[in-house]
Amino acid sequence: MAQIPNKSAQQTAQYAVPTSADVARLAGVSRATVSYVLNNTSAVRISEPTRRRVHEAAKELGYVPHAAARSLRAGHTRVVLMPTPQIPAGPLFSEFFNELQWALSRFDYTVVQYGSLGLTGEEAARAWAELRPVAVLAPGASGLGARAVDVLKRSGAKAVFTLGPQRTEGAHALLMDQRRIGNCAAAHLLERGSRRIGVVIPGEQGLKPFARPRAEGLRQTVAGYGQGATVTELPLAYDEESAARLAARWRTLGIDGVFTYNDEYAMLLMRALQDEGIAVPGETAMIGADDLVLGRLLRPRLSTVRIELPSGQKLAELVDRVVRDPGMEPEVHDVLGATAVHRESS
Amino acid sequence: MAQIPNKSAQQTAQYAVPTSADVARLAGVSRATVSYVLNNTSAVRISEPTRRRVHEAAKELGYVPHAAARSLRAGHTRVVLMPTPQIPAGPLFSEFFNELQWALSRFDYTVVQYGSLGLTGEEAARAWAELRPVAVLAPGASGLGARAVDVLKRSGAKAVFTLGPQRTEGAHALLMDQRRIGNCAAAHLLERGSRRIGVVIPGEQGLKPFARPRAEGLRQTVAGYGQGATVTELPLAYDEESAARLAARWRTLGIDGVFTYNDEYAMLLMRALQDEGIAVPGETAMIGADDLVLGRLLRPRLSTVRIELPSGQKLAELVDRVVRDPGMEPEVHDVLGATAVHRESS
DNA sequence: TTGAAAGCGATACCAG
DNA sequence: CTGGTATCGCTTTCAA
Repeated sequence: MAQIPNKSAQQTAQYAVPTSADVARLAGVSRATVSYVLNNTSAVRISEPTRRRVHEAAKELGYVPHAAARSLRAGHTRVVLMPTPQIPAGPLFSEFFNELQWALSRFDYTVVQYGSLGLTGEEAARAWAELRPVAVLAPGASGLGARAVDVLKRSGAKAVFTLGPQRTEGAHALLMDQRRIGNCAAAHLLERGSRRIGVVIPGEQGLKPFARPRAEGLRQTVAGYGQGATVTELPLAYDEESAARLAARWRTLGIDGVFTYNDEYAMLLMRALQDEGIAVPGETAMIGADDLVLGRLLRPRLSTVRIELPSGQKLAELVDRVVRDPGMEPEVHDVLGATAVHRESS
Repeated sequence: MAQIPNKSAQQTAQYAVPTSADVARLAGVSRATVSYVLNNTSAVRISEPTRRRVHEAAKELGYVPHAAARSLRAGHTRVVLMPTPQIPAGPLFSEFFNELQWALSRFDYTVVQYGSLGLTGEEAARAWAELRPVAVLAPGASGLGARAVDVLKRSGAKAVFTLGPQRTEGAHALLMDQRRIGNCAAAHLLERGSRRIGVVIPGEQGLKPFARPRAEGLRQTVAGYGQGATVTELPLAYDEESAARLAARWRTLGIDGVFTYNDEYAMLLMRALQDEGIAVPGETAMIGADDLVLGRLLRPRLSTVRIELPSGQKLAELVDRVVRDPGMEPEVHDVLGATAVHRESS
């Protein structure tokens, strides 16, 4: 059977990549037959000996079909494009994302992450559109505008989703309304007696799309409470000096409850306050967010806002539904759950 | 100029995606001319009015070139494929990865992350090969074997790199030899007087490819030291109960120095030991790894092994070099730097 | 300066 | 049951 000498990869690679025509030649059949065999086309019956010859020839040559050629012919892809978020994802989002990826692959989609560094909304969309994805799931912070959504749809994308704190006209939204987290934190602090409430605004620029709505949510709830409860914004970079500076002027601020954006900032601030001799929760109650393991390791144990993201399975189903019925009016799905978890710091 | 009614995206999307032929028709030129104009082909001079007409037509239609068709015609892609690592990357690796991605895009490569969930070495390689990447950068834990490398090369990949703790025959390696970290931690502990040395083995299965070599490196160095220094393995899951159990039997183990795999496990264990009344570093010295911010926030401040990864720039250059000269013998580049940072826990 | 046409690799229709 | 062939969108050589 194998008449062709078994060249090493180094050698063959220099020359030519095998195509289905090569497989056909080696198996002594036509390209059509090769295609039928390798795709298990049910509409056509191919004799068992032929099938074997084709399979052997394919293996012999190390044949791998060419995705570009296939999708060109097919007129569409099964690619779901997820532009890489600019913000390094925490464990929470990572897990959500993995689950989603897995679920989508159960629906026979190919999930591709594509880094579009430094491209702005419409330019980025054009770059994404070149791949002709059937769906795009854009992290909320990618600054995707209505124009960009339009570019994607015109390029054939059947489903465009934003997933993050904001929504975009024309796109479906998996709205992760970060204000909820602020609402939740504020309610918790108010309930436990805080009135002069601080909210940490992280210095990292990339976190702004999350930080602003969290702070805003807190403001909302505090404002709704009335009775002279106040909010103070506390800019804080993620390093010890910044935390020490903040702690040094803490008593002048008169804050009796603080929401620290997340658990990591909480740890940073808690340490700085303790080093300054400020009692938590005695003088100042504290609540973080994300329910990381490290929060439970702090002393006092950190109260936190636990965030619940939707199951990847449900989401994959939703994406699939929209792909199959692209005419659907864009929907906004509110998918972020927030619950305060009381421990010892508040 | 714009004679065609401006249909909304929703409408057009249902029908057809514009091709260069559509642009040509609208601009009143041939497809060749469209290609020349949009690619700024320097070999051909196109009159300014024609250029404008083409550009306007393209914008009018929302034309975006079809990457698959282009690369099919070109016979190659500029795609650098990075299979998504199974292990959620920490901040260290994330930053490295971002830098690399950025640097590669400066070389005009398109970085694509592709999740191949649940596929084993050769199957995964086949899936990757379908995209005809010009280079593949595979995280070490993807279990890529020599056969898989072969598949990729035969599919036309000019450069195959593994990056992680192991190397693979036939592929270039950016060897991140995790044993270095163990070596470094052991040397530090020995130097500071520990003799009965513990090494935490994290329970998370996905961490095994990193954990094993870190522990092995520690063993090497301790064995080389002689003088009755011993090593004890300490399995530990990433939760409080597991840590508490370990701490409860700590004194029976008689360990006077421990390397905790990383800073997060260090925090977990330190808390458990302190809750048990075991003094750090008094009774047991402790060193973590990764130099996370949280280590500096612990009391005592955590000694750690700082890990240095190579610059993305250098790496991108290397990848580019190999792509241009695919005949190169596979090289092993040792790219992981480890330095002990002494603080207060050791 | 522009246009016609070949061809990249895979697929699916229609004949045989 | 199998083979010829048109086709997807784009680039590029050759002619006009």
